[in-house]
Amino acid sequence: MAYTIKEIADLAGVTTRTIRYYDEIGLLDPALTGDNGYRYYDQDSLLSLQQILFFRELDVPLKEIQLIMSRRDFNLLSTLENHRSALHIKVRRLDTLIDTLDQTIATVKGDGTMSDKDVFKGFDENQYEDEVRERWGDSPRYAESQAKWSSYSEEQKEAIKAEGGRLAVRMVSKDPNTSPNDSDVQVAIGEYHAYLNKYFYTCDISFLRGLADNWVQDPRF
Amino acid sequence: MAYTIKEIADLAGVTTRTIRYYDEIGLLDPALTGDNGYRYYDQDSLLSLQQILFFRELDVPLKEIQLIMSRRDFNLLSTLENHRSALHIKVRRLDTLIDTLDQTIATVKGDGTMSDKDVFKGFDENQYEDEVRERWGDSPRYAESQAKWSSYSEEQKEAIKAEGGRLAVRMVSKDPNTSPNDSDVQVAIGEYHAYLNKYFYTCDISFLRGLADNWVQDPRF
DNA sequence: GCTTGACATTGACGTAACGTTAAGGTGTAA
DNA sequence: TTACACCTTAACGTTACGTCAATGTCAAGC
Repeated sequence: MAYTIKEIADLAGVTTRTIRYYDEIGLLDPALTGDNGYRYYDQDSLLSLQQILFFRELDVPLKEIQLIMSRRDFNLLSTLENHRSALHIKVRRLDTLIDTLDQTIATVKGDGTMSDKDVFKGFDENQYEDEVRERWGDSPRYAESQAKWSSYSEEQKEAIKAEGGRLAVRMVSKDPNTSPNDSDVQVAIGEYHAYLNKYFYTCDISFLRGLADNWVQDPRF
Repeated sequence: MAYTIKEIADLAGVTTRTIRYYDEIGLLDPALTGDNGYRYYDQDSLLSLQQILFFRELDVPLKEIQLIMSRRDFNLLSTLENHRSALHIKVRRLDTLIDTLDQTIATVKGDGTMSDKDVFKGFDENQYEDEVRERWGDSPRYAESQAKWSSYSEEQKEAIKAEGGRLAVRMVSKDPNTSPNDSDVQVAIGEYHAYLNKYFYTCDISFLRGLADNWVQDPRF
C-alpha cells in the first residue's frame, strides 16, 4: 500500500521530478517520509494526484489548484462533477476546431470560402476558459467573493489591494527568527483574516494558511 | 487586405506579444514592414498563423513547427488532414478521461472500485502523442529518416551525433564577421549536407537553412 | 496646426512548470 | 560485496510567452 516516488510517477504517467516539484510547492505532500529521506505515498495520494492532474488538464495554474484544494468547503464530488462538464466543454472546443479545419480544407481545395474570423474559430481559449472557470465558482463562498469584489470601484479595488499588501508585509517582514507563535505575527494574521472577511468572504484558517504559504514562497519577501 | 499586428492578433485570439515573438524566432514573418518599422500582415499570414496554431494545439514545440513548415515537401493539404486525425485522437483521449472521471465518481460514492492503474487512465499523453507524431511522419522522407536512424546501434548513434556537433561547430564557429559566402562556410555547409544525406535522408537546401537558423539562434554558439 | 489617445517599436527582465545534470547516499538481488 | 537501479538535494536551463519601460507614430477632432 506504500508507493515509492517512481511507482506513483509511473502509475500517473508523470516523471519523478514532477512529484518532487509538487512536494516542493506543497501541492502534494508524501504520505510518509522515511528515515532515509525517501518519500512514500499511499492510496489517498493517488486520488489527490488524480485531482491535480484533472485540474492541470483544464489549464488551472498549480497555485490556484493549491488554493482550491485547501479550501475547507472543498467538495470532492462536486469538484469531480465540475471537471466533467469542463471536459465536455473542451471536447466541444475541439469539435469546433475540427469544423474549422474541414472548412479550411474545403477552402484550400477551392470549393468554399471563409471569413477572416472563421479561420480562427475555436482557437481562442478565453471564451471557453471563462465558461470553465465559472464552474468552480459555483460554490456559494466563491460567488460571495466575486459579488463583493465586483461591487467595488476601481479606486476601492486599488486601495484594498494595497491594504492587503501592507498586511501581508507585516505578516512576514518581521524578524525571520520570530516563531509563528510570536504575538506580533499572530496579531498580523488576525488582522489579515479580518481583512479577507471584510472584503472577500468568510474564510477559514486552513485557507488562510494556503495563502500564507504562498507568500512564504514568494521571493519578494 | 493589410492587417496591423493588433488586428491579426485579435482575429486569432492571441496577444501582439505572441505575434512579435513568432517574428523574432522566424516562425511568422510579416508580409511587409513599413518605413516606420510597423509590421503588416496579409491573407497568407492568416493561413500561416492558423497552421501554427493548429500545431500548437497539438503541443508541437515552436521550433519543430518551424522545421516542419520549412520543409520543401511540406504539403498543406496532407498536413491539414493530419491535423484532423490528430484532433480526433485528442477527443478520444478526453473521452477516456471522462470515463475515468465517471468511474472515480462512482468509486467515491461507494458503488464501484478501480485499480490503481485505472485511476490515471487517459492522463498519460505520451501514448497519444506518439500516435500523433507518427502522423506527420507519414511523408516518405521522414519515414526514410526514421528507418535509417533506428537501424544504427547506440554507439553509432553517439558517433553520428558527435559528428553532427563537430560539423555544426565548424559551420558557425568561424569568425562571426565572415560572410555566408565565405568559401570555408560553404564547404562546411556542403559537408553537413552530405552528413544529413548519409545518415538521415536526402534533404534539400531550404530544410538545411531551417536547421542553420536554429543554430544561429542557439546561444551555445 | 495641435493635441490626444490608441496604437506601434525595441529592449529587457520575470514567470510557470518542470527538464536536466551533478554529486552523492540507499536497497536489494546475485 | 559488488552491482545496479533507485533515492536525495542543489542548482542551473528551457519554452513561450507576460509585463514593464521608454519612446515613436497615426488618425480624429478641435
